[in-house]
Amino acid sequence: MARAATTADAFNAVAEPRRRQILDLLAGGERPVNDLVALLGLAQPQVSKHLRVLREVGLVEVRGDGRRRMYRLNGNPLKPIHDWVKNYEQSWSQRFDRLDAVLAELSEREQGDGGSDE
Amino acid sequence: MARAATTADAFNAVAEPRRRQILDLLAGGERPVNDLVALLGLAQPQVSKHLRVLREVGLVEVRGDGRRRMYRLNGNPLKPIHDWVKNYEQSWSQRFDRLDAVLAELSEREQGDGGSDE
DNA sequence: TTGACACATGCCTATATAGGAATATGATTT
DNA sequence: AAATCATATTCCTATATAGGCATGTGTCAA
Repeated sequence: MARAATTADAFNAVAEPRRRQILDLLAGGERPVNDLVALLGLAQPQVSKHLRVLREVGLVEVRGDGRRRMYRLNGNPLKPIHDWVKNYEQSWSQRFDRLDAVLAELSEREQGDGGSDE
Repeated sequence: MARAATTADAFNAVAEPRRRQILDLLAGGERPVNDLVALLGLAQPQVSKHLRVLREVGLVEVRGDGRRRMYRLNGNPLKPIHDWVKNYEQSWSQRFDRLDAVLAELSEREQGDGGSDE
């Protein structure tokens, strides 16, 4: 098999940096495609293609406005990503990988006397 | 161009569900490959390949233990993902996407009166 | 040193990209 | 109706997968 489709889920969709950029821009509010083209410095077709992917996973919604199409962020599909990754937050916010060592040291000191700082 | 390599960054590496599973298992502590093979129900070569990808982006570290290789989680490369996605948390924890619509409706009613339904 | 065990790597294939260029669709203005 | 603007879609190509399978490499035991 090949890799899962970019439209398989939000994980795959936002693996592409340009698509994250697009979402970041849309976080500031609704925008027409041309705005994004200018801000990203990409060719218009590529932007439309990225928007299609984002739309297929539900990360953006469209609204017609005259000849323009206004794109709007919908962050909900990002929730699974947040839910998954937040369980690893301790891995970097604290040195839990050091915790074992620290605990071992502590219990050793308790045996004799105690002094713990860090 | 094709898609970015799975080893390009953590975003691409964890887009694959099996690799997230592996990390979830390693979150419980160091494990040899065969453990993962049994727990995942995958063929051993595939597990080794996934581990290689995870290792190349720094999400796991290896340690030789006799004939076994003990794999250990390193969550640090996940931080960029967390940092990025947490900015969107409001998108689902509150219905900010509806707020504009509600506000617009309110100001319309204030102007005169209005019956707007969709 | 031969064998067994644990793991990594190589080879093969179908598949889905991302980008570039050209063109199609749709709405608006004149 | 024709021209124009805004956006979407199609065609093209190189590339990197993920999985299945076979085989290589390293370590320990007898």
